[in-house]
Amino acid sequence: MTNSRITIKDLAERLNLSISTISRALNDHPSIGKKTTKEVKKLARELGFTPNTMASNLRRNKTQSIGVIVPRIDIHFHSHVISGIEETAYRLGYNVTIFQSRDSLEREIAVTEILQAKRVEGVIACLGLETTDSRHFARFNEIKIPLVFYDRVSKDVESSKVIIDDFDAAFRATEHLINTGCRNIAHIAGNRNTDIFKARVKGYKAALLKHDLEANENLIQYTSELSYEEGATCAKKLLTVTPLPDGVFCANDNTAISAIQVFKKANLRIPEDIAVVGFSNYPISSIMEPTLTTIDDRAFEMGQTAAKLLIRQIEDKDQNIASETIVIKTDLIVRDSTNRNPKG
Amino acid sequence: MTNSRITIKDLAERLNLSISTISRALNDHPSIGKKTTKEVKKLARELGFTPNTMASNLRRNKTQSIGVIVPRIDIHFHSHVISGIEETAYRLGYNVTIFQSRDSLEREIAVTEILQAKRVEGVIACLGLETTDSRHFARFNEIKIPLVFYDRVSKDVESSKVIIDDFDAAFRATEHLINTGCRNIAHIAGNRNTDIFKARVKGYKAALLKHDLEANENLIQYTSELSYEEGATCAKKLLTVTPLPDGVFCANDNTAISAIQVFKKANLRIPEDIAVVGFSNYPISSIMEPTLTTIDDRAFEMGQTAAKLLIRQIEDKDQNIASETIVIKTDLIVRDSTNRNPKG
DNA sequence: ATATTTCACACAAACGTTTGCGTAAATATT
DNA sequence: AATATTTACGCAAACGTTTGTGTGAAATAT
Repeated sequence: MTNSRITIKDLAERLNLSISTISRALNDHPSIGKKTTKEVKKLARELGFTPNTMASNLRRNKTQSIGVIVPRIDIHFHSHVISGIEETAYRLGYNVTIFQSRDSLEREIAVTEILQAKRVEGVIACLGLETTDSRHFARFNEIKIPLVFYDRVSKDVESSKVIIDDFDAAFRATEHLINTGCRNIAHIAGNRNTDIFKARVKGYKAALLKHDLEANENLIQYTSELSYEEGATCAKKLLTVTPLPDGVFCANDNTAISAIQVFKKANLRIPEDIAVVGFSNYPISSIMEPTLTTIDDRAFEMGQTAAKLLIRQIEDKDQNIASETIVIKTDLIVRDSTNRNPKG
Repeated sequence: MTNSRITIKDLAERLNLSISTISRALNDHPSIGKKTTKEVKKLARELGFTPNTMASNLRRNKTQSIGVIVPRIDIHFHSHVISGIEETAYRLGYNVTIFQSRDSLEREIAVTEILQAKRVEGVIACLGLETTDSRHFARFNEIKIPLVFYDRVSKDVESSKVIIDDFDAAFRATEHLINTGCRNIAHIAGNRNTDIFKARVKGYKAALLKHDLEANENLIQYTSELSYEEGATCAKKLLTVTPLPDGVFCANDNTAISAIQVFKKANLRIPEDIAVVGFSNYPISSIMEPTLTTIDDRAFEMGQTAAKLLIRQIEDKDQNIASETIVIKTDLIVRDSTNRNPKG
């Protein structure tokens, strides 16, 4: 029986009140009588009135929405971050509009324009792989829209950041291998130009250093994108070095998995002959055989943190937005792939 | 040098033109002179003008945005569907605002209200597990907002749907087992109350029937949510039936994986002693050992299809929206877990 | 040369809210 | 009883666009 578009004007006419009174009543403004307020709300309910958010937004210059730019939604890590973002945004009364750059710089740029036009109140982003120059994000600073990056962050533009301590995580992963008795530890590394992967290499080296182990360069295998296939290639190369490594720290789970498979095919026992630790804690890591020791990257929590930080900045807008960098602690999840000599 | 808010009014003053001319120029309206149009656009660019979408939306009564409700974003299937939705929505000039119900009915209802207030132009949804009565979606019909469900669809409210043919997929999976030589085929099934899982059971039985194999009820193991753990339990039970099954069709990959692990521990060879096929084509299925034969659920394509369908309905709004159901064809991906007797 | 059409732009209303200010009536204060 | 205060509401402007209609001048046709 109800119909498409009913406005506060309609309510006003029905009740012989002014539209301003209706508006205030709906928003529980104290200057409107209790009785009137009740009546207005009652009629609104009966008529199935829902406020036109567009009009309200325009008037208040608010959208109650934040924009998110990710490389791809369907990547395990990002989908979990987004989930965390949506969860806390919803709680705090914001909704999230989502875009994927699909690792295209052009599209990433286009999306920043759209977000500006859309008047989102804040932006959360993770840079795409193509993006080396991220100055297109500067527009948000110019129009004072809070901006927080996660994971792959920008160094060209002032912004808040939520990251994990890749150095620390790699350090602990490597040290765990050492504690479990490994003395000749290899590393399958990510792209040499990417900060987070550089940090992981450093953490790996630092752990070796601390325990007086030599950081032999030919034990480090670099990949371009840490793919499953690259992992296998690296693992095969590692099989040719002498002495054979007795432990491998991989910069992600994909390469760890394929390395393990290569090692198994070469009749090496995991973890007795070679212990392996991965990075990210993909679902598969707790299911494969052997189960994989890995670093949990706290994706969901990262999303929550980013959203909380962003919204705080949105609502503190009067005071200057001070950029903030939050480092999330990671967990080392110890499983069978390193379970050989419980020492630490 | 540029600053926060510059409007077409500002442009008008600078150029001694009326705001209507500016508006039309920016939108390439033919009644504005070529030269003027150029000038307007030039100044707009220089001043870093971006149109206020809120105002435009209000005036045109358009939001160019669609709402998406999913149980959880971080589930592999849904993240891929969302990716497909975003991809085609972006292409067609819409953006997507996303909500997760987290399988809570209460929250699902709340979100439908928000979406109505937000004036999204269409809604794509997948019902949460708690949702048995989905009449809260009827509001979209009342206000003539196109609605399309995917996967878990509503039968309480008129709407378009995009689904996969679960019956057919299950039929083909089972028939594949038969073709590969299995004669005593078990099924690990999903929740008995869920349509899509009921359809899979039917497909399984139909395939047996077609090949004159008996559909023995104790070869069907029902689970409540197809979890990894439940899969193991079911597999162990299957080990106790005589004669031992020589093939298992599982209603998802999780249970297939844990079943395989149980079988391996029982010193059964996959696929020689028992062949296994899963459902969904999770990433792990191509990595595990043996690699898993499974049904690809076409999640990304499902998202694309849903978005295309929805947007078509949005833009066809004048004619009555005829509800439409699209069935997406699935693929059977044959891998090692059934590679034993290539016959068909 | 005049009449007609086309061109290029301006006016103003409208979209549905929110909100500062104003003002009667009701109540409280002397 | 007169004044001051509070209560409860209305008026009208504003948010930044889009768009139907109006209008002079230039271009074309007669």
